This record gives sequence, C-alpha cells and structure tokens, in this order.
Amino acid sequence: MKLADLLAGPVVDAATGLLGRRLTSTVGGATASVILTEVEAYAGLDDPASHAYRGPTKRNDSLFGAPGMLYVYLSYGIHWCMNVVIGDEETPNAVLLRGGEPVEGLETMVSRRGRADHVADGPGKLTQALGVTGEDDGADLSHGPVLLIPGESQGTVTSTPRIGITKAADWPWRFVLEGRDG
DNA sequence: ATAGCGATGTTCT
DNA sequence: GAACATCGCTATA
Repeated sequence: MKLADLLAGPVVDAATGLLGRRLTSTVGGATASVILTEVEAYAGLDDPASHAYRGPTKRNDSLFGAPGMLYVYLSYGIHWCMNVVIGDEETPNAVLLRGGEPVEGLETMVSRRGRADHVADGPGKLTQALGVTGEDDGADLSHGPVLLIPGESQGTVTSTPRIGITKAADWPWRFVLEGRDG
C-alpha cells in the first residue's frame, strides 16, 4: 500500500504498515536512519489512552493536523517522544514510534546517545538518536528534516499490549517486527 | 536475564 | 496537586 494512503487510513493499519519502513533524519546536518521495529497505535477520540481523548489542548494541537505530520511531546518532563499523525483533521489518531534499528549514521546516533548500546530501542532513545525535539512538532514527514521513506513495509508483525500506560492498557496495539523487538 | 526505583518538569484538573 | 505513551542505574540471578 502507498505511504500516503496508509497515513490517511485506519490507525492500526497504519501502525502495522509503518513497521519495517525507513525513517531518516537530517536534523543538524548529519544523516541518520533507522528501520522502524516497534510502534503503538493511539485512536484519538475513541481511545482513553490517547492524548487527544479529551479533545484539543495546547499540547496535542498537531494531532488535529494532516496525516503524515509529526506530533512530538515531552514525556515525564525528560524525554521527547514522536508520533506520526494518522487520518484527517477530524480524527486525531497517531502512531507512536517506539523503536528502530540503526541502518545509517550510526556514529551520529551513538554520539547523541552517549553510548554504543541501546541506541534507538525505546521511544525516548529513538528521538534522541535522531535528534528530534519539540522543535519538530508539526513538521511534515514527507519533506524533512525528518523523512518517512516511501516504499513497502517488510517483515512479520506481532502484536502485544501497549506499554507504560494505565488507561486501556490491555488493548493489543503495540506492534513489533518479529525477532527485532529489542 | 529481570525488578525496583529515583529523576524530572510539563500538562491538565 | 496529581498524573504522566520513559530512562538508566543498581541489585540480584
């Protein structure tokens, strides 16, 4: 399925379809890429765990934007986390990017992370490795500096409950590429 | 390998 | 004032 159609469609389809795709960052002039290996779906107004569940706020403004935008927020006051906005302005759905496998610019990512292991295997780690911050909130993933590369997804997808949430925690909306969840 | 826990500050009630 | 879509350190195995 084409990337644009995927981003405009149902959020679970988008989440599974994003797995195995390449995400490239040119933030700060250095190029760094990962293959997405772990994501979670958040179904906006229908999902108690979604940041958009209670309607628009200052923070979640990007969720009410066009598909393919970035929604970046600060988690626990410390870590940036990035989502791909799914669906049109009336459906504030999103796919949280929770992890990736480095495939380009490993040195850049290791430098940003300050360590050579666990470079991008977590939502906060992924944004740090790619240099993504609140500055990128609302950016368009089809025009960079953070790019979602068109192409077909790949690999076998496994679903598990979502992690680190208290509301609707049992929904099996965390998706990982088989054998590459950590 | 897994488990417990403190740090940290923004957002929302 | 409470909650929070996390991380890295430490201890134990």
